[in-house]
Amino acid sequence: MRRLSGTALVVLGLLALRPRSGYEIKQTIDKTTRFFWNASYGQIYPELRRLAAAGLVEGEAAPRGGRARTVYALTGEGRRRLEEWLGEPDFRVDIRDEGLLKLFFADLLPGEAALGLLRVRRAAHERILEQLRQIESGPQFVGGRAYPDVVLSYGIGFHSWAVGWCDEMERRLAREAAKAAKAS
Amino acid sequence: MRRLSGTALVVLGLLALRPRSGYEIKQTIDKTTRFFWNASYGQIYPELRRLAAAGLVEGEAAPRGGRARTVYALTGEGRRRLEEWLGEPDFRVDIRDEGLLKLFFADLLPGEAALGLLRVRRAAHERILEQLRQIESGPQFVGGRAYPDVVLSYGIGFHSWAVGWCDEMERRLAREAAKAAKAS
DNA sequence: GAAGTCATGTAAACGGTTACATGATTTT
DNA sequence: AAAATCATGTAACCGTTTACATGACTTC
Repeated sequence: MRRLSGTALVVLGLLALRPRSGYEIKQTIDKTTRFFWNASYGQIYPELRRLAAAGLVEGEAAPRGGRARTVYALTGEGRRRLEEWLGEPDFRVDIRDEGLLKLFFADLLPGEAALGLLRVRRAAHERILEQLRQIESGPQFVGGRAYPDVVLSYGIGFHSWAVGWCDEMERRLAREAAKAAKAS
Repeated sequence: MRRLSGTALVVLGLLALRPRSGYEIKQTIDKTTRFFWNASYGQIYPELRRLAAAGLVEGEAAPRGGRARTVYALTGEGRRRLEEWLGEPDFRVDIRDEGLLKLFFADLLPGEAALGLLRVRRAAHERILEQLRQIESGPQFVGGRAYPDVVLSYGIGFHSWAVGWCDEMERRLAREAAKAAKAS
């Protein structure tokens, strides 16, 4: 039994909440999981086929007018596999952050440029924070479920912390730059 | 001029600090950038060849005894390309966190199991935090450079925050579970 | 003499992004 | 009539991980 791909996991998870078409799955991802788990059409449609071939989901033709449409639903086996994955309490922190890589090498840059990196970084966190706060104050985005809000609170907490960190670093580096200028 | 791959960027950055063999590059990554930017031998060696072919690095045979060894150094063009990338103040937050995905769907799990996810998550952050603190208290890991320490402080700050968040969530969920049990 | 580390690499499989393509329906 | 959105997909490309392979030198 092969391990399910990342895309398979979001797809199964969203279908467990209710049946959807590939298009609707993508819409939902764009509104919810994209902040920590994205997926593109180029993955979703082939994945739905694979999952259907493996018997974890079932597609049913559900055209709207003359427009073709296939709605997928979890099978019993699909639910079993999803719950199996959910139940495994493995967890690996796997961060890939190009901004941090840049910052790591920022000594190679003239003094003010590194400050620019931090400002751009802070702005990016602020932008996401705004989006998350809008979701927070909007209608419950996944009705009757508690954990999406837990994850949302993580997002808000993390990006708030990150904004604060950038802020503090900017101030510290500006202070040190001023001191260095005075000493010279 | 094609965009440099992630692996190319770490490789160029580390070679800018000083010339190294592919093996030494990997050693350094394992001690430093792996916490936010990893790379495997399977990428590093082919990448060094590509970079050499493109004229961004130069390899020189530097055998140790009968053991073959190639030490690579940045060329002028390599340094130019590295600085070009460092100077671009673009920044995209691109998070992929399987743990959060699990948590997002945790309503499908029996009550105590979700708490388990949080505990495992906290433990993972604590483990990394320990490693980072050891690096912090150890000898300056990249001599004479300020920004590696900035990035280290980010790591310590982030994982500390994450441990705190897990802690708080665990308490909140336990409280709610107790209340629910009482009410039934 | 065995185990560990230095050193370099290849091949296969996998996963994901991007761009492209098509056509119907709905809204302005 | 045009633009936006619904809906589905394919193909090419890129990058990463993992497993495998080899051999020399060093340390116990």
